[in-house]
Amino acid sequence: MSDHGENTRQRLLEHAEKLFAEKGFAGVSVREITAMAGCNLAAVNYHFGGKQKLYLAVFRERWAKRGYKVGQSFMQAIECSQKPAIEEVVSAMAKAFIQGPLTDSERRIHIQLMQRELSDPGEALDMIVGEVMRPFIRQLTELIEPRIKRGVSRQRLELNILSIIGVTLYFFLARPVVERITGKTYDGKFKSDLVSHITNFSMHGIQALTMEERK
Amino acid sequence: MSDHGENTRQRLLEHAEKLFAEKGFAGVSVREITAMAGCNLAAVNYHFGGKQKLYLAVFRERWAKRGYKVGQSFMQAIECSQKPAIEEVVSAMAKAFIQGPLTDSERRIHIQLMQRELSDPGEALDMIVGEVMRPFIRQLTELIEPRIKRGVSRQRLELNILSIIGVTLYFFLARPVVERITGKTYDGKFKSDLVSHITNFSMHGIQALTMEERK
DNA sequence: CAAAATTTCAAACATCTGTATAAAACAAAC
DNA sequence: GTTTGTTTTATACAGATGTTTGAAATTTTG
Repeated sequence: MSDHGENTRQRLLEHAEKLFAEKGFAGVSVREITAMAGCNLAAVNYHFGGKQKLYLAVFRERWAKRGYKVGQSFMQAIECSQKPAIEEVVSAMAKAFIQGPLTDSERRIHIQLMQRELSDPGEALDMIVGEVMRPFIRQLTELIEPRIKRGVSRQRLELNILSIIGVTLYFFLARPVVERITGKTYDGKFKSDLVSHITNFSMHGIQALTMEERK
Repeated sequence: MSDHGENTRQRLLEHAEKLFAEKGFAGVSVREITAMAGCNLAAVNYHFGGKQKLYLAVFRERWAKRGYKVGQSFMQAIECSQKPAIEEVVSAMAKAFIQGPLTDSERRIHIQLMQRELSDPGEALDMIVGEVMRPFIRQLTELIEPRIKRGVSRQRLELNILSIIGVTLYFFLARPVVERITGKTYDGKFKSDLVSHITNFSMHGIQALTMEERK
């Protein structure tokens, strides 16, 4: 593929991701995407083989890269520490996501694409799980496992890791609700408060795995 | 409206909610809904004034009622106790949602409708927040507030309450992911484990509000 | 520069969409 | 039984949808 065609292709990807995030797969037409990208209707078929494949390409070529970027940011924050405490792990995770390498606009698109795929699980979800979530969960597990007490089942550990991730993601998945309930917009101050809160809540939440069982 | 017309109307609501939950507003046609409901295409316009109003009626007449039902179940579980401990509150909440009055099918529809409305916030979200979430959060606040230490800000308390709700909801919003990561299906055993886990994690998570600040 | 390859384009196609309409059918009231 | 009101129906309408196709335009290659 030439530079020339690649330019068209990238414009399509860029606009498609925004529109798919904003309106969902069914809610946006190929005509709308191509109009915004400034190219001809048939370009989607030529470059991607159709609307569905364009959708998958958005995940493969854009979503996955951003997910990887967040994961890298997290790893970088952690490797300053030889053996990070759970608080450090949890805090680094919240920061990587909420204040990390993604712009606000990128983060919004990232979440909305994932959210819609959760609602209508298809091929893209396999990629989300297989290439981003699973490795990330593995990383968290490796960091947290040495610090938990013996006898904790695999499932229990998994549920706890998922909960840490879940608290963080929930504030973005349910953003419209949170904004209405708290009366706040997600500005720099509020996001900073979120990081503190999530760190605190999650660190304490997982503490059950690090303490002696209470009878 | 006669009994006869009401019967058609209810069939439309019943089938519309399933299809809206399953495919989203944009992903399902009026023809599909009426075909499943066994009535004529124009019935949607006659009874509801159009597709959009049918969608809102689904939330008003079916979603809100189920939300109320879950809230009632929670209140009933709590009022056995004169002054419930935080653990009891959190446990009752998780149970009301995960094991409470809704059938598995109802719960799935309930969550999917909400999830899609979160992705495309419209008029129905105002109803979700105003009539179900806000009162529920108020209830939780009243139960938990007497047990927290002085000096905790309103926002901090709100974020904690939202987190408790968020952990619970996340396991259902991200159900396809959780199933893939854990390799489990949401059968009775797994849901029971979820209730235990969520109670544990959330109770510990919120403990920061009930303990002396650690220096 | 010419030929080959690639990309873009306009248009066609078959199908689908939500809304509207007036007539027919049915139900309720007297 | 007749009249009135309600509900259902078939159909039309105007517009929208994703995919396909072959020609034109552009770019690349030798």
